Amino acid sequence: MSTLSKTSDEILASARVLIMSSGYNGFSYADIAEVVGIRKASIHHHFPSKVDLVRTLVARYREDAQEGLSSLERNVQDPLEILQLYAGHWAKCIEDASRPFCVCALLASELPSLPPEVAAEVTAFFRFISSWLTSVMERGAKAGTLNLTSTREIEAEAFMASVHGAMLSARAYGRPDVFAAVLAPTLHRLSGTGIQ
Amino acid sequence: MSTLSKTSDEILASARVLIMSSGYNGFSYADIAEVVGIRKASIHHHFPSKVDLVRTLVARYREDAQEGLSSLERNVQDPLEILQLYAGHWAKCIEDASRPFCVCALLASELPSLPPEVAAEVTAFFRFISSWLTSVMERGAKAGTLNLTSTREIEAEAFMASVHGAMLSARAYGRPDVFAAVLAPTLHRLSGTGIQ
DNA sequence: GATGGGCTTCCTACCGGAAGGTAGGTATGG
DNA sequence: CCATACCTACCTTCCGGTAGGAAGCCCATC
Repeated sequence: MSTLSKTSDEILASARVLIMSSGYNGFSYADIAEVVGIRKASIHHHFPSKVDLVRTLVARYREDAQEGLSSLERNVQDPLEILQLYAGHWAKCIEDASRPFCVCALLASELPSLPPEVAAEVTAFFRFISSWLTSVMERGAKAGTLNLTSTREIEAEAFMASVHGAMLSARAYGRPDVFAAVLAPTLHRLSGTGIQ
Repeated sequence: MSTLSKTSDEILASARVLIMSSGYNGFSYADIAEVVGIRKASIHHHFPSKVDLVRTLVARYREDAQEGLSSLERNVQDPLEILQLYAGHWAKCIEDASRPFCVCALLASELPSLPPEVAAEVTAFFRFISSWLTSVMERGAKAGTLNLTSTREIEAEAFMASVHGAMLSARAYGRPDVFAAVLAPTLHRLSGTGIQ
């Protein structure tokens, strides 16, 4: 939770972009150095090793997500609307290519080859999103505004899986619009409308 | 479609295992050489470059899938049962760790950094699975045995996304059983039972 | 039926470059 | 004065890939 220097932030930001496109083994200190405009060795001053860098990056990524979702919940009460806005957020990020993929979804696919410290952070991220979605499902079920057919936990996992799978398809086809198209029926079903 | 030598097959098989766990940038010729029991340079005799190797591997992967799904359709007619068996096949592969992840799903996540030839094969694989699932949905809709709420195409994409997302979650948690758990409600919904 | 191409398969040895990381120095600013 | 931030220069290891040769095998020719 410590405040890092401006350069550290730039290093993390460029690493995030690079990881989002190629994963852990797909970027190097040299790549970051070129983007940030400093020398390769200088990065080691801020992050002694690649593991340090990515562990910090993923931890921050989770903190940012926690903050973002908290603020979302402060502004919106309806569980269905929360899910729609969550999906819409990703749809926008993918469509404008600002965040074309979830860092942790990409890292999770490479999990067996990740350094254990990084792998642990990735697992923690999944657990966080899952438990947050579970709480949203819980509220929706109690309020009767969400149409659930399984336990809250499973519905949460299924929703998360749809989001990640939709990202993957959008990337595989090179068609950002696929994300929203794939998520539409899921949201439609959760809304309860259109089911005879 | 050519028949390759025994050594070529072993190279492809070990590369497949390595890619399934770490992706394109996560394995090297040295890794394969160690598994197969030949020298690194000998691999270049069978596959001049890494791109050749992986392009061949993915093309074969798609051919194998085509064969497997054809044989599945020869033995089973009911669309719902086909989807259940498809999901069950993956559940088994993940659970016994024989094929813990789809090669093309992993490569798709790294798509922006893949050599174009490999990327094209990965996209082709997605298109193939998608169009196959679409045809299954089509038949299920016509026969009235599948409960669809969107177009066949979108239902197919959504199903594929669920499968890929479920794989990812199973890997992220290190819990193979998550795959089947996440897919259960989707299959349940498609079966039409349990919806009031 | 030996002989010698020619092909396949694998080898040793090597290349240039990129990887992550280290050592040690120099500005700068509180 | 000293910590921070960044530098040049260098290290080892690994990467994908190449050169050139040795062994085995098929098979046509003398």
